Amino acid sequence: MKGSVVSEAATAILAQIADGVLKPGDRLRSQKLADQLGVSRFPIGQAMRMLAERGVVVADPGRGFTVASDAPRLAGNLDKSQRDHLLSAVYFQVAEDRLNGTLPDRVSEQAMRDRYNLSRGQLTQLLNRIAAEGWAERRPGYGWSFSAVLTTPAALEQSYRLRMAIEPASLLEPDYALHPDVLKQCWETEERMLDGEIETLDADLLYERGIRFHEAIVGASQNSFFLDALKRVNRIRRLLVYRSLADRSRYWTQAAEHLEILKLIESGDLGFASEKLRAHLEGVMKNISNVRPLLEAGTRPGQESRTA
Amino acid sequence: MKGSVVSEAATAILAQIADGVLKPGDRLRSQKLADQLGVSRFPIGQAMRMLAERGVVVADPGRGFTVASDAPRLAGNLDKSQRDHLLSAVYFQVAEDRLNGTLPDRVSEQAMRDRYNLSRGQLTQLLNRIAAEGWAERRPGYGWSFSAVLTTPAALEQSYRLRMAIEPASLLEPDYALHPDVLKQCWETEERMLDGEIETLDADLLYERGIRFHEAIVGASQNSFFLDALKRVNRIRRLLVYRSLADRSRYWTQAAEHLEILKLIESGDLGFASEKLRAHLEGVMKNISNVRPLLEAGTRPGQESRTA
DNA sequence: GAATGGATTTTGATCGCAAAAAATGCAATA
DNA sequence: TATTGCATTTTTTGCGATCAAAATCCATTC
Repeated sequence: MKGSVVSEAATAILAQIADGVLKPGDRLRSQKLADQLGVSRFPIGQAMRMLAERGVVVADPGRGFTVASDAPRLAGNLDKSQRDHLLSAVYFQVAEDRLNGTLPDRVSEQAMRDRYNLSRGQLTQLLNRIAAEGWAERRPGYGWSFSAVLTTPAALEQSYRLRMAIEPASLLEPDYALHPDVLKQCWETEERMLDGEIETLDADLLYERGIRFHEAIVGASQNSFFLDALKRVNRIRRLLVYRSLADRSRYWTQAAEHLEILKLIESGDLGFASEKLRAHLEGVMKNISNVRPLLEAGTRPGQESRTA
Repeated sequence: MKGSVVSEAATAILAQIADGVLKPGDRLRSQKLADQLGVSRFPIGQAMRMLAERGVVVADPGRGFTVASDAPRLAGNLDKSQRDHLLSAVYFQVAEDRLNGTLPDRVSEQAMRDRYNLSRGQLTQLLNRIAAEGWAERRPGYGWSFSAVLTTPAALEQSYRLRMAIEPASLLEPDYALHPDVLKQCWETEERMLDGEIETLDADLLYERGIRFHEAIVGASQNSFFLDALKRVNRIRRLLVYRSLADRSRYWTQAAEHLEILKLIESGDLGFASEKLRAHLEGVMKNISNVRPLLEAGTRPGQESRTA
């Protein structure tokens, strides 16, 4: 893994190929791509050279790079291999250990470093992230203490109640405006889900899709405080939900409801959309609550966690 | 300034003396104080020695320290001098510079270090804090970019609308329970305000009081997501409001409404309390909106900011 | 016997240098 | 003339050594 921007650029290019934005034979303009990603041309060039090695693009000395003929086939596979931000793995491990009760409430940095084999820099990054998400904080003096958020059984329901407070309200913001392109994209995603992706997609990706929908809806409120609050709760929620991800059946109802809400927004009936959204969230929450007793009954799935 | 725990301990002791919890002649048990603050006895001892030099406590070799006879008089003065967390000053300066438009949207870390004379560690601390609050983020590649939150004229109103979504909802949480002691303390604070503190108190402290009330109310929901979201928005709001702090008259109405809400909570009528709280927030927001045109008209108070 | 005062150990912060990564400028080229 | 390819410059990060601060332990004292 070279620099992070280089690999991000590579993933972005692959994504464009996979989505059909870039077709075989197209020339890759480094300046254009650089502008899109908000970086300079240099890492773009490196990324293209990297992709050339893997045969996704072909170098054409003096004229840059062009998309290879069998790129679309290759793009799909390579895309996934990029997803191992090594620090992220430790992050989920820590969350898991907290949920398990393996990791004590109070711990020194030294102990964390020994436990997870981290360098000082990595540890501070990790702890800063966790602190920013609100489930750990520095103690006066030494060490850190974890909050009870992750270990409280009711936490997941609580997160839904916050969402029920903010999401429907965001639709009633005075400047609410969902961009047609975004609406269209959301719509297509949901249709693809109903078209079969619900059964085939990776559980993580399925969760990601749900998040995206709700954040797109709230983002259109033009009020960044709403979006921030939602994003924040979602980050923590991700640590809580995965046990119930196995149940895919609920996604069918969900996708249908999502489409209904989009339709209402498109028609401009935001008040009704807001009510629907609230009902939708309430339904999902009830669904979760029903599963909860099972989850708490000690039938922990063990260690075949997401980090495996 | 010694270690931060030492000075914090000193401030805590001074506060206890000022509040009358500790009276002249009382012995200071180091273990007890250490437990209260969640630290070891060592920094407590250092703090006491520090206070002994200033004559607030007297050393009694072999038997520790006792509170000096004229301690209450001294405590009030010394308490204030502690309030210059140097990093905090820079933080407000940065916010001010953003509001002014002095600080560009895009800036490198190097430039920040030069501009504010910070060490590497200090700068990362500062930027992490700002990033956590959501008004700046790393750019891909180098440097940071500030979001428009602080410079958007409507931001303050937007923050109120988020509060209107979450605060009233928090009162309707199933496990809502405001501890009688907290209620009593809130009540007394508001009465003291009406008793004259509105006119005499420092503007910062006045703002702090308002925050405390609302966070106490929401905190009683037993749902940390609600409290987190509120705290977060309040931290940013602090950067936005101070221009309108000058107008003290609105605090009279506010305090009265606060008392009314407390009364409703005490009587157990949470539904009504929730409605009152919503109305209260709406009133405050309207009040702010009326002042806004004045603030935007270019009558900036200049640089006699809070960091002075 | 409980609490203190100080010595020892552990923990975390700071500083400087070296290396990596990205941005920028410039000549070459289709 | 727009675009690429490469060299140079700037910015940031990583790591090790050094230093300060806080926790812990133990002898001492009232």
